[in-house]
Amino acid sequence: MTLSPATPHIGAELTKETRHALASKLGAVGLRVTEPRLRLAHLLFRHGDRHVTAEALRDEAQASGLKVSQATVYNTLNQFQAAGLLRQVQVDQARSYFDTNIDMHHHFYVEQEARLIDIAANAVEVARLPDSPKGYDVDRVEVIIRLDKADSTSDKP
Amino acid sequence: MTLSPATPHIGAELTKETRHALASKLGAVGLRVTEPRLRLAHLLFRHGDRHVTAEALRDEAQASGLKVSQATVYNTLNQFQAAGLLRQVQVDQARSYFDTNIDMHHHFYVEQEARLIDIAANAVEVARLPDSPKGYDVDRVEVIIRLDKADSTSDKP
DNA sequence: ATTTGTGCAAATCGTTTGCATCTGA
DNA sequence: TCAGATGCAAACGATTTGCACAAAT
Repeated sequence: MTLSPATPHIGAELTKETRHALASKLGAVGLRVTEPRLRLAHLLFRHGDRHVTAEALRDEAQASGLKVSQATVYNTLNQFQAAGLLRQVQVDQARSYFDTNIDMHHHFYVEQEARLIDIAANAVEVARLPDSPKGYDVDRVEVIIRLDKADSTSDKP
Repeated sequence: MTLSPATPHIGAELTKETRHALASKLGAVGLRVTEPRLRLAHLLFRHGDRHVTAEALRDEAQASGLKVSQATVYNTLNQFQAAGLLRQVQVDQARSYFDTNIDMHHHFYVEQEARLIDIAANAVEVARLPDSPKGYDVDRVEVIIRLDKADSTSDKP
């Protein structure tokens, strides 16, 4: 709940102003403004940074009264990602996460709970990196800290 | 081809000695020694550190004259991983990589070529890590450096 | 003898795609 | 009007699983 400059709140309610803001956001990246996209965008961006799976987003959409097919959810997520509105995070072979935080940052991942937690970029310092192989450029550096539930059977002071 | 202390060469040829060494390795982690396992282990461990997909390993197995079903390849890889002989690396939603290097280290990943490259642990320095959420312990820190083919249209000194 | 592994094919699961039909610019 | 979007269901590709048979302890 700290400030998140790159993912400004656009409005928790889908008011006329919110629709307008979202429409601009879509238009700015060359996406046509359609009702499903607008409402999925609203679900994704209304409350700041979040991680979402395609399935979870569809459930949310249904719950909010929006009838969208899973295919459209996937298409929309992929388009948003291609447009730079989302970033895909790959931490689990089973499912893909889409992250509304597109700034440089890192993640905790709790495999047992299939839960992703953001780490602010400045909370991790990567002091030294190897040279890239010749002919390749660094696209992005990802740090993933895999977590386990604390083991209560070990040391307890 | 530098030294790799945790993944000693066991022998490039499947000699009696190599079979014996591999059998010990399997036995040491509580896995029954069977012909398919022995020969898959040989393919995996004979030449030091490597990354392999289930499909690639099966192709290799076939090429070496070993007839194994894809199911057995998956079962074997999963068992080896559960036993700590391999580590699964998750960088691409499409396929899983198994890494014979189980020491702490990191990776370059070239998405366009579906290629993983090891980075020695000491080539990366993570100077500062955030505290783990309460109730969770760090299992492991993974650094993934995603690479792109160098863009020849940019600057060329 | 009993437990564990293997092959095969069918089943699963997330994700993508083809196509007919709507919809927004 | 008409390119682009959506829904639906079928297609897909990687991985898993059920079951009969084979091999290891």
